[in-house]
Amino acid sequence: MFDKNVAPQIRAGLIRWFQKGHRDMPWRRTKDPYSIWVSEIMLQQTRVDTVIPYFERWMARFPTATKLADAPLDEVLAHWSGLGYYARARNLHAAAREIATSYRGQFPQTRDEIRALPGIGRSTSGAIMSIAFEKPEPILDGNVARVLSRLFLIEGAPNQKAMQDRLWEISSVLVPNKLPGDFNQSMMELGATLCTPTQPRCGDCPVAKQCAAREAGVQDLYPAAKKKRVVPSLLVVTIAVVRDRKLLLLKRPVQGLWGGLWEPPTGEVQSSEDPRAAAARVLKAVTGLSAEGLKPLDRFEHVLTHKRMQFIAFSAEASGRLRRKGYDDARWLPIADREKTGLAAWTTRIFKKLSPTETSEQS
DNA sequence: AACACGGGGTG
DNA sequence: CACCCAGTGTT
Repeated sequence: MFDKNVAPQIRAGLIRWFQKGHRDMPWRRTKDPYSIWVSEIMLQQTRVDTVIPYFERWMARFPTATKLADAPLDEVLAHWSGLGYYARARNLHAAAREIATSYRGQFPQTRDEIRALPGIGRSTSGAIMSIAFEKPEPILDGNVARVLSRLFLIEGAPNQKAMQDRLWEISSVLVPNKLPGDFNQSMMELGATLCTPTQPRCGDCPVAKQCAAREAGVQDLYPAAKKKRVVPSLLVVTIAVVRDRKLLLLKRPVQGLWGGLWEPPTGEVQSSEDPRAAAARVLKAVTGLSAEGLKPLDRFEHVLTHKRMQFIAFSAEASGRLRRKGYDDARWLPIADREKTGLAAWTTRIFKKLSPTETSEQS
């Protein structure tokens, strides 16, 4: 359904529309490849409004790849805390160290070199190449997939390979030699502001005349819905042990969920196990400590893409010698210092629950 | 090709 | 509650 004859009008219409006025974002004020890179990684599966304050804090602390490379990973993770997909931060840090050592701190310029950096895939390399270096490299993200599937009436769900292949091909053909960065950003901007998943504003769209879905009146039916999977539900206990205003934290293994982040002793409740008994068992198993005076502290649900976790939090005293198991490290962190280390969002919630000065979050 | 990987905003 | 967001890496 791809008609190459409309390509010139689509390019011109989108670029003109983008240049006439687009949303202001901190990373759109620069062509610095490092800044573009950081923004693109933060924006993976994450909305613009969420990213902006993280980006500002990040650039203030890590203004160059070399500064990032010189920082300890735990501080990097601290600046990422709450953003999710923490492998992004670990890869950013690893890639910065590669840039510092292999490229003398200068961001690499070729597609193959950029693509080889950890955490940079096909789309992010295309974004960096086109936006920072004005190279005609294609991109494909959720917004672009939706825009292209409608413009050219592409059948299939965006998470299926055949569909991806078709969309990449179209994106490659469309991206122009002149102003490829503006063009790629215009597709993302259109998807984010007008060509939205529901109720697209075709009346304001600069390429409505070229849109096959609009022509057929089926813009609401494209792209096809993804196949949904069942999300397993888990019951989890976590134990807050506090001494002298310090909380006992354990460091998760670097691979896997919340890799490299710190959390209170935590473990899954076994089937038909009493949560309080589970808390005592888990604490003993991962720290070697014996729980005393277990008290309910909090209950909440934490939903991930692939899991639904019911948390039951306890506070407790603990006795015995600390011997961690299943974690990479252990430490007592002053409750006031929670912003200095990498924590998952739910662990931040525990801290706030324990902190008498921050009572904003109560249930 | 399917899955792991966070967290939050929106209708 | 369902959907989805400027995706990548692993299996």
